[in-house]
Amino acid sequence: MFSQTVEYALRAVVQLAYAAPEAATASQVSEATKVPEPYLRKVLQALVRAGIVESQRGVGGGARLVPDPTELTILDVVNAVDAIPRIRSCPLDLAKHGARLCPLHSRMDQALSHVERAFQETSLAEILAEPTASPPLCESE
Amino acid sequence: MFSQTVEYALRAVVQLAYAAPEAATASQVSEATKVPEPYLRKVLQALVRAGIVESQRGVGGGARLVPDPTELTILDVVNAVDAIPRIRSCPLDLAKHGARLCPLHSRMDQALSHVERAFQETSLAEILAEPTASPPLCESE
DNA sequence: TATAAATTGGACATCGGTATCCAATTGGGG
DNA sequence: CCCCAATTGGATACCGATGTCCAATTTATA
Repeated sequence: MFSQTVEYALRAVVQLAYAAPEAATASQVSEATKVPEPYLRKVLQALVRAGIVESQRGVGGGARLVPDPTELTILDVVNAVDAIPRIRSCPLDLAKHGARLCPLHSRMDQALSHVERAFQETSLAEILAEPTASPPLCESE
Repeated sequence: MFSQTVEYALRAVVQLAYAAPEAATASQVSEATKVPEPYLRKVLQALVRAGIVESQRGVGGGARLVPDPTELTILDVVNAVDAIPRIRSCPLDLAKHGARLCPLHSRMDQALSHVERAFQETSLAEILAEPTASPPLCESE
């Protein structure tokens, strides 16, 4: 349902938020999030291209979260790597109906729409702040 | 988000509902739904294993929908081919928290849960009956 | 300025979902 | 009783997402 890449990107962003305002190195993030480092670097690049992360080369470099966690939504991160594939026209090639979907695809797209909205309404800050015995990334205790 | 297989299975079931109570041949369903016939046959087999479809070999054979459309939900069909992968334990191998999810994965699973519920609350009959200018499968007019 | 740390970009390997084909089996009708 | 229609099951090909690796580039610092 959600791609592995999305899962990895979210973990990385959470970790970068923990490290903020310091920059974290790819290997540090990899260790904390259990994401394979070579693949994590690719994901970070996508986040950089989307403007969510800044990276600094060289000694003392690394990745740093750009937006304030209160302004960054889950959806922003998802869109940066694998946007939710909304159904905008009939998947059968008979697209002569234009944008009007049949009831079947209309329902499916509604479900996608709900997911999109839920992600849009959740900020990274909310995730970090939520009181729980299991902090994000399940790493501690 | 939804696999191609799910999309195909739903189209097939809608088409079989149209043909009911007659049996429809794989090639007939394939034509109406634009699903490649060899692949459609595999999808139909999965639906047969799930008890949603009955198939009859030989002359005059084909596939026939078993449940009444009012009793068959979208979720039943989805589950028959590709169940929605709910997040039941922490995806990081540190599963020592048991079933307790961190806020991040908890939110993601909630989204999945909403989709599941939406599909559970929609029967095939509702899809067929919904008044619209674009009937299911977008085939007519 | 030289060296080490760290990212970048591209090339390559792997795997599972998607798609296709063919032989074998089943069942009805002549 | 034999033949044809149609399904079944298995073997195989294909493709994109996932995952890995290496050379090139950049930057701080000694």
